[in-house]
Amino acid sequence: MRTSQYLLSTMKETPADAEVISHKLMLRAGMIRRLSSGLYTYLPTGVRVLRKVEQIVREEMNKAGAIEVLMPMVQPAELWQESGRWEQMDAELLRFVDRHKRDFVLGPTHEEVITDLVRREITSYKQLPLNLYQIQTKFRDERRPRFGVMRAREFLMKDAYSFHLSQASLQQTYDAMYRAYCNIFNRLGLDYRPVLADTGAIGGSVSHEFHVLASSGEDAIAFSDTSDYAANIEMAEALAPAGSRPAATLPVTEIATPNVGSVADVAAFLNIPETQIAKTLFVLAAQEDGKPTSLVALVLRGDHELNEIKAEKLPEVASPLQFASDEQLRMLLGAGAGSVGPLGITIPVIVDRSAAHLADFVVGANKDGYHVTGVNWDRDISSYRVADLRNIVEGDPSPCGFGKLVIKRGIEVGHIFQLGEKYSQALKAGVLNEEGKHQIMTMGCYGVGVSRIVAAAIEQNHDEYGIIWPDAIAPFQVTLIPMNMQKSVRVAEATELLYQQLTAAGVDVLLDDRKERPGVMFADMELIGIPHSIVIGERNLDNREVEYKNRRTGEKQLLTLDSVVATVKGFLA
RNA sequence: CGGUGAUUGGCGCAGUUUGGUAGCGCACUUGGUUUGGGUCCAAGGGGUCGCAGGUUCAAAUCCUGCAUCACCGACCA
Repeated sequence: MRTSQYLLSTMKETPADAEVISHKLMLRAGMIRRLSSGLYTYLPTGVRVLRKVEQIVREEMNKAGAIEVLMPMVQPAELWQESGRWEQMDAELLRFVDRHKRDFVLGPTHEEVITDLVRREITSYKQLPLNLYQIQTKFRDERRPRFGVMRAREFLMKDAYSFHLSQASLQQTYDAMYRAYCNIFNRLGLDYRPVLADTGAIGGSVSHEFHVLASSGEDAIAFSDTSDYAANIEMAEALAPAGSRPAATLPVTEIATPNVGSVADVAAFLNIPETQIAKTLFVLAAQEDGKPTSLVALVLRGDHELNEIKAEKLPEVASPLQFASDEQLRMLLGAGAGSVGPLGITIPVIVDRSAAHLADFVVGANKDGYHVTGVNWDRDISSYRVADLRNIVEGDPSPCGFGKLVIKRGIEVGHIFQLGEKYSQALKAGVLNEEGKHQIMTMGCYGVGVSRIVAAAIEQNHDEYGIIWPDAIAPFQVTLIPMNMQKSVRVAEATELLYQQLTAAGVDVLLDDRKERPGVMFADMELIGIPHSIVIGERNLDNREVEYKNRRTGEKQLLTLDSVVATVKGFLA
């Protein structure tokens, strides 16, 4: 490709509404333009990268035995009503009506469509297992699109769905997808981690997320510093502290703590560390039929944070988690938040493992403006149970038993699930099994955010001059930058020759044949992030040489004209 | 959806407080100059100041309503 025949569309200045680096650089490098909130047009450079990512994903999916299909983006409401998600999903599901007054949705995902397809096409156990995928545009009407294509409303995704008659078969495909995803991210040249994930509202038992590590990532991931354990921070188990609980030494004492409410205030007022305080959070209890709403007390060490997902999973706690109102607290305890505690209450008390390890600790007195010191489990509070309630913090022991946890940030670019029968049951997707009996299939689903990978790759690979593409997904592999080719016949001839040779050798090459100053060309090619560049100038042509420069390392070396193609091919191998 | 803020040429911005008929840098066009890191000179083109209504002799500027966009929060199979 020659720049004179191409649409570069680079910008010197960054549009004011871009926040994260990948968004800024994608705009400046001429990869995308915003059409409307969360909707982006891909310019030629953006399309090239997107297609390269897509192709790697496609090849690895095919290699893993998945088969490509393509489903409509517009889906009839009936299927969503059948699965129950027509009611479950709110405004995120974009609905509209066609000319015949029939309801449709813009597909945010394709479980319904694929399950409908499979229930029509697949009738026998002999046709299973089956793993179908597509690479398709999705639409989710995000409340707040942001970060460019990272959280856009319309985005490109690879989604795969597998169908089985046994858990063993599902597990086999799940494992194959896990390996395929590792292959994909290895080939993309990204620093990534598979992490244990929450299965969320979709249900199922097993789930892994694939995260590209980047400081700007939206998700926190916990890693062991010695083993390969990695989990979403919401999933990581907080172990009980080692050793046994210290013995009680102090008597229970009530002290006035006027206008002192938060853990930090209490610690400062009493001149004790936050770790000697137990904070008590009151949340709504799981509702039993016909009974009035009641509360559950959750006790945490003062410096720890409640993990709402863990709390929601407790049978005693209402899901979704809801904190008690001030009126409810006053009615039950006679005090407001800030002075409440687990002493002398009759509702269930659930204590985090770390809080359960405290002795001689401080709690609210259930009396406005008072706290109680010298409190001890069993001696002063006998009815309670212990559970894992808190978010892990850096330095906690790893749940795998090896090493300590460190926390890093990541961008979720892949997610694999064992779905179970949620959709196949709802849509009655079954086959005849070996015994000739009708059996509902079990499903897995496997997603890769193709457009998000493009942004994530930039978040992880950039410098002050622009993007630094990994070879595998660079819009062009090599750029030719001629010095003054408009005037110098020698330069023009050498450049043309290299362009022909590289193109013939199958290299993706961009020749900058614009009538621009060298600085402009260097700056643009660095901004776009082409990994390898060749500068052709009078200076080195005297020795029949050109200069090679590596975008990532900045390393330069002189190459003879005859050796350019072989050397470049060597770099790309 | 709640809070905050923005909207002036393709991009980045000034001008709004104190109303007087729109400006700067970049980009673009033409000619010249320069050619290993965003040259320099000259001449140009391009804006109903987000939309609608109001106040006024006069509105980018003041008032009212609306729209769009962004940021923070909540949300995120």
